[in-house]
This record gives sequence, C-alpha cells and structure tokens, in this order.
Amino acid sequence: MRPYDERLDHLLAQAARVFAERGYHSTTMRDLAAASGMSLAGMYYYTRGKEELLYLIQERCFTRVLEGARGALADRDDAPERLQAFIRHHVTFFAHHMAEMKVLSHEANVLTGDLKRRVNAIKRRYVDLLEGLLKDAAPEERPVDRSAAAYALFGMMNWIYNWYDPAGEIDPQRLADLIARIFVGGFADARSTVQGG
Amino acid sequence: MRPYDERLDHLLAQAARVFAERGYHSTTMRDLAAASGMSLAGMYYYTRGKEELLYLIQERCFTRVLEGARGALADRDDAPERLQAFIRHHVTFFAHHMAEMKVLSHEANVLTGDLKRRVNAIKRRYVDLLEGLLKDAAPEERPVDRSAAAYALFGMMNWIYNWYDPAGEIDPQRLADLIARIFVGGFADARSTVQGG
DNA sequence: CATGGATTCGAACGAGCGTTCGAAAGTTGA
DNA sequence: TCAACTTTCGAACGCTCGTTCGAATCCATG
Repeated sequence: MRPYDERLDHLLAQAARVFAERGYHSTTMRDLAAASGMSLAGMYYYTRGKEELLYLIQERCFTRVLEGARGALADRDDAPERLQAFIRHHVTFFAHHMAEMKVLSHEANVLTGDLKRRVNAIKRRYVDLLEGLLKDAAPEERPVDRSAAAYALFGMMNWIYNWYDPAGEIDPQRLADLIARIFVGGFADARSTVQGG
Repeated sequence: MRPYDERLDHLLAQAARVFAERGYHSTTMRDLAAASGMSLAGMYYYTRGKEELLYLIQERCFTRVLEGARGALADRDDAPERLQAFIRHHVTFFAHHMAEMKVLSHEANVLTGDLKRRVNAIKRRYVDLLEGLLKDAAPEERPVDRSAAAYALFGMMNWIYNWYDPAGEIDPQRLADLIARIFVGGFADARSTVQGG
C-alpha cells in the first residue's frame, strides 16, 4: 500500500473517531489536525475539505456494510434464516465499527449535492436488500407495512450508537441475537394479528 | 395567557421547526429571526441565547411526553397492556409533534453543563418508566437484557423522524400498532428462546 | 551531489457566527 | 399629557471557522 493511501486512511480513521465523539458540525479542521498529527494545511493535501472527509468515511463504510451483508447471505436459502443473517451482520458490524457507523447514522443528511447523491445510492441498495428479504419472508404482507417494518428494524439497529458499549456486559453477538429475535419473532406476530386491522 | 408567553411559545415553535429541518448547528440565529418574524436582537429579549432555545424546546417536549405517558398508563393494570399503551402513546405523540421530537432525539448531547443535566433528569425518569413496565411484563428477564430491549424499543420508536411521513399512507395509529406488536410479540419470543443462550 | 516531484506547514484571509448595546418605539395607568 | 415600563431592533463587535498560498522540507532517482 502506498504511503499516501496509508496516510489518508489514518486521517479518515481519526476523523471518524472525532466526528463520532463531537459530532460533525462541532468538529473543527483544527481538531482533526490535532487528532491525526498533521498540520491544518497538511490535511488539504489529502482531501478537498471537511465535507469530502465526511463523504469518504460514509461511502467507504457503507460500501463495506453492503458487501458484508451480501457475503453473509451468500450461502443461505431459507428466507427467515437470511433475514436473521442480515440482522446479525448489521449489528455485529456496527458494534465493531462504532465510530464510522455512528457517523453514517447520525450525520446522514449533512452531505449535499453530488456527494449526498452518491451515498444515498448505496443506501438505496442496502435498504432494497433488506426489503427483498422481508418480501421473501412475508410475501403476503402489504408493501407499505413491509417498508415500515424495515425502517423499524433499522431504527432498532442504528440506535445502538446512542447507548451501546461493546466492551460492556452484552457482547456484540448477544446483542445481535437479541435484536434479531425481537424483530423476527415480532414481525411474524405482527403479520398474524395486525393483518385484519 | 400573557403576550410575552405567547411570543415565546411562537418563537420556540418556529425554532423547533427550523432546528428539525436544518439541524441545530446549521441553523443560525438569523434563520430563527426570519422564521419567527422577529429581528435578530429582538429574540434575545425572550431567551438568553441559542442554547437556551434548544433547552426550552427539549425540556418542554420531554415533560409533555413523560406526563402523557403517565396519563396513558393511569387506568390500566395488566402489564402487557400497560407496555402497549406506553408504546402507542410514544409513537402517536411523536407522529403528532415531529419537529420537537426530532429535535429531542437527534440533538441529544448538544446541550452542556446544567442544561444538559436538567434534560437528562427527565430522560432518566422516562427510561425508568419503560424499564419498570418491562420488569412487570417480564420479571424473570436478566436486567441487562431488559435494558437492552428498552433501548431497542426506543430505537424503533425514535428512528421515526428519519423516514416517517404522518401525512403518508400509514396513519400514526397504525404505525403505533405495528411497532407495539413487533416489540411485544418479539420481546415475548426473545424471552422464550434467548434465555438459555 | 543535483534534480524534480511529493509532501508538509506557518501564516493569513474573508466570511459568517452568536451576542451585545443603546436608542427608538409602543403600551399602560393616572 | 406625562412618566415609567415593556418591547423592538439597526448596527456593530469579537471571535472562530474552513480554506488558501507560497515557501520550505523530504526523498527517490540519475
């Protein structure tokens, strides 16, 4: 790997950490310079500016989640099992990359213009992937309710950054199981009872 | 109601709307002046500054949710029914006060010092209320898992601001039902299956 | 050692921010 | 009509921000 790429990766990693801690808008380029060990002006050799820094963090992280999810589904056929695998992957990935995933979740809608469009394109593919799984698991469900259920699930999973401590009493695997079972069990229950209402 | 209080309420309502739209940090006092029809300096007759504006929005909104939840539970005894009532109240309140609730959810951790402490005191009481309901509904559950389940539920409910359109195909009542059934059904399921793992 | 591109950075710029101040205008009660 | 108080606001201040620029330094190659 070229030294240039290593330096950029280091900058992005530190930026993600500080963005996650302080929030994007409260973080100054001077904060990032201090955290990365570069000078203020030095960072501009690696990026066009603060917004591109956020874009690169989000784009790289989202791409990894999407590809990871596809990998987790690759060798499974059973619909409910695929749904569970998706949830387990998302939650454990989140727990192992808290900073980047927090920046992805909490700083959505900060990017503008083309950068926003590019990240949203990946997000669309990721949401479509989950909605496809829900369709396979519950083909008779109304599409609108399936969509709402998908967002409810993303809510459970992405809210993690507000409270979860990966080093605490609940390890990532157990959290993933808990969330997967709440949703899979509850989604089945919701189908059988809400349907007529 | 004194004209002063009416003007302050108006300012807070407009501020909540703009904070929800643009985010707290991207909103300038000049934006709020334009939205509220006051002059820039005029707003400082009603508030000590931008941070107090955010505090008042959060404190008032949180107090209303907490009291509303207590009211929704007042005439119920059955534990699962109380849990459902809490969820239904939270979701419908959220749907009917999207701006304030988005500011409450998304701009948590923006306040500092005493203002942060005061809002967190209300939040603590609200979280305790839900954890109490979960304890009554599932007394045999490990406290740690109950806590995680509570946050998973808050995630489902609070994530709403990222996607839900109260004027769209799903009315607030139906969304509340969907989320309540996903959680109540899934929580029961999670208890019976996760327990031994 | 000399060369030229890659990399670093001190210093400064211009813009926008939250806030302040003192005066002006409006309102009330006698 | 006057005085006291409440409410409004134009103008400006001081500060911090993201970004830029040109020079300095590093480093692989001949």
